[in-house]
Parts: sequence; C-alpha cells; structure tokens
Amino acid sequence: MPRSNKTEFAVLGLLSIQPMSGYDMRKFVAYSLSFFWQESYGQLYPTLRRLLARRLVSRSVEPAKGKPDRHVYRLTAAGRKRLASWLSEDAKPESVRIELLLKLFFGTSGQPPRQIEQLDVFLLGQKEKLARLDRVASEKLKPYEGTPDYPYWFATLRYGVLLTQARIVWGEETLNRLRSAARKG
Amino acid sequence: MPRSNKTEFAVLGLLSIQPMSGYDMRKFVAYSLSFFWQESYGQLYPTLRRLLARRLVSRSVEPAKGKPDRHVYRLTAAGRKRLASWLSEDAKPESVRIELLLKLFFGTSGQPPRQIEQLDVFLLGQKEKLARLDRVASEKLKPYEGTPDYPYWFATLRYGVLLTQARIVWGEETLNRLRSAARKG
DNA sequence: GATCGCATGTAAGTGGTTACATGATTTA
DNA sequence: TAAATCATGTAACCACTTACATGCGATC
Repeated sequence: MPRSNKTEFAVLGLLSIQPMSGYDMRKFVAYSLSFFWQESYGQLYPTLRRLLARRLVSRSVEPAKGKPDRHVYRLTAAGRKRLASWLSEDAKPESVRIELLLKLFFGTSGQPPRQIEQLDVFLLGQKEKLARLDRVASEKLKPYEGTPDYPYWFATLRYGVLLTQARIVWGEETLNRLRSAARKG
Repeated sequence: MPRSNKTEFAVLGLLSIQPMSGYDMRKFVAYSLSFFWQESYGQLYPTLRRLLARRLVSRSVEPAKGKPDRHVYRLTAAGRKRLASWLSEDAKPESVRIELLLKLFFGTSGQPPRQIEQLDVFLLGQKEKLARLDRVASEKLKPYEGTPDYPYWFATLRYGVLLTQARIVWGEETLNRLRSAARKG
C-alpha cells in the first residue's frame, strides 16, 4: 500500500482556489490553515516539480528583477480530476503525539512546580491561538460570506476554535487540580 | 539543533513506572496512551538497543520456550536522570495535519453527498473513541484512585475526553450546516 | 484449519523538517 | 545597519511506518 503524499493534494487543492506560486502557497497555508495544516518549502518545491512533470499542473513564468522569477502554477484538467478523486476518498484518522501529555503522564518522576509552569505556557499558547483564529475569521473569512466556499472555510475554522477552547478548558481544569494537589501534598 | 527522538523518552518514562519488555511497551501504549501517543516495534526495538548501549537502561533475559526470550528492561540511575531532565524542559506545540479538514477546505471541488458521508464516518469514529476512553477510565485508571500517579493519569485521559467531545460537537454542528445547505442549494 | 497472542527483531521506504544559498529591496 | 520580505530552490538528515520473518501454543 503506497504512502499517500499529502502535500501533493494540498497543492492541487490550493490551485483549485486560484493560480499560485510555491511562495504564495507557503504564505497562505501558514496564515490561514496553520491550525490544521502546514507546508515547508523543502516539501513544496519538489512536489511542484513532480506535479509539473506529471502534467497535473502547468506553469507560467513571470519575470522579476532583483529576485527569482515568479513561477505561477495552474491546475490542468488531469489535475482537477486527480483532486476530485482524492476528495472523494475517506480520510483516515490521524495519529498524533502530544509531548506535553506524555510528560504529564510520567508526572511522578517530575517536579510539580515545573509541571505547573509548563501548563501555564501551554495555556498561554492556546489563548494566543484563539485570538489568532478570531483575527483570521474577521480578516480572511468574513469577506467571503455568502460565497459557495464560505460554509466549508467556516467549518475548518470552527474546528480550530472548538478544539482550542477545549484545550483551554482542559488546561485550566488541570492547573487547578495540580495546584490544589500541590497545596495538600 | 539535533532532532529529539521522542521514542527514547517515551521508553524511559514507561520504565519509570515499571520494568517492561518492548512487547509490553507496545501493548501498554496501544491500549492506554493511544489517544495521544503511539509506538511501533520498528521504532521501539532499535531505541531499546541504543538506550542499552548508552547505559540508560539495563536488561535481564527471561528464558521462554516456544517463543523468543523475554527481554525485560529497567531504568538505570543515569536513565532516571535523563528522564528527569527531559521532563523539566518545556514541550513545544505539536504541528498536526488533519486530512479531513483539508478536504473540507477544498469543499467546492468535491461532492456534497460524499462530504456528508465522510463526516458521518468521522463522527462515528469519535463516538467510538469516547466509548473506549470510558472503558480505559474504568478498567485501567479507576484502580489507581488515591495513588500519586492518579492525578496525572487522570489529566491525560481527561484531555482525550474533552477533545473528543469537542470533535463530536463540531462534527454534528458541521453536518447540520452542510445538510441544510444541501437542501437549499 | 485459520487466526490470534506471544515475542523478538530487521529492511525498506518516505514524508517531512531544518538549515543553507542567493540577492535585491524595503522597513525598523 | 540589521532584519524582514520577496522568491527560488537544494542538501542533509531522521523519525516513523509498514511489511516481513520466525514459530509455538491456544482458541474459535
């Protein structure tokens, strides 16, 4: 069973929205999709080259001065077909590894004050993430209200919000419990 | 900046609970930690060998008949120190890639009926996961109530419960929205 | 009679990150 | 004057998964 290269489909999908360069994709993903996806140049550029060789995308070069030419990619008909077939397959559940939880699980080998600090850091990060999600919602998503894309884009953002909120609830709950355990024990 | 081999610390941590074989670790992780961690033999056995060479663990062999001898590993003093130092470091946030959300994001290139089916599959999976978490709570966690490990183990399980519940809420919300959009559009 | 559990391990493959290289232009 | 932005890309590295190999004993 071959390994599915997810970057390939991410690229195809992005190009279904509009023609883009590798640089554009990186920026787009990093800003708008970062809470459930990420791509690095080291993965993006080679994938783009392979996709071009397989005629799933086409490329046009926009000359530039003082910096490399912009390579703008577009979906071909074959690419659109490939994207559609991938979209129709069930996505199988991801496996995640959460280092914070692993550390917490081995808690009795650690120092309670450090654990509380680590949870604080985590909580702060999640709260910032939630704020970022709000910014993305108003800056990027809002303008598309009423368009066909909107319900889908809203759904992915909503996932980020609900999950982040759940992590915040968990973090505060856990902090309280560990703090009161520290006072007693 | 060297890549931190997380399996190494997972092994050290597991051995801080009790001496175990590689096979034991696999089973333990797959049953009790699966919702935030996983390990494969292909990663476990080589790591065990390296850890042994570095004297962070020791090994005793229990002869067996009809199957390979059991290799039981124990933490050494050096291993315990290494574990403690890792535990005290802040865990940096994980980056996840959620294929389902990527597909949903490219929704207008897909077929609404298939998207709804996919969400149904997702929802079912999350509900099963929640049921499994309950089983783990009563079968594995409950007996440890009152012990020093309990608050930590509870916290990790609680994370699983809260996050899974959030995913279920999201899934139902999203299904409703997409279904009513399909009726209208 | 087939498959599962026990129990060790290896080989191959790859998806993905990080760091580097280049260099003009704009901003702090 | 330091650093960020634009914009391409490569090289090195590795952590991790999957599939395979072995083989007994018990269960379905």
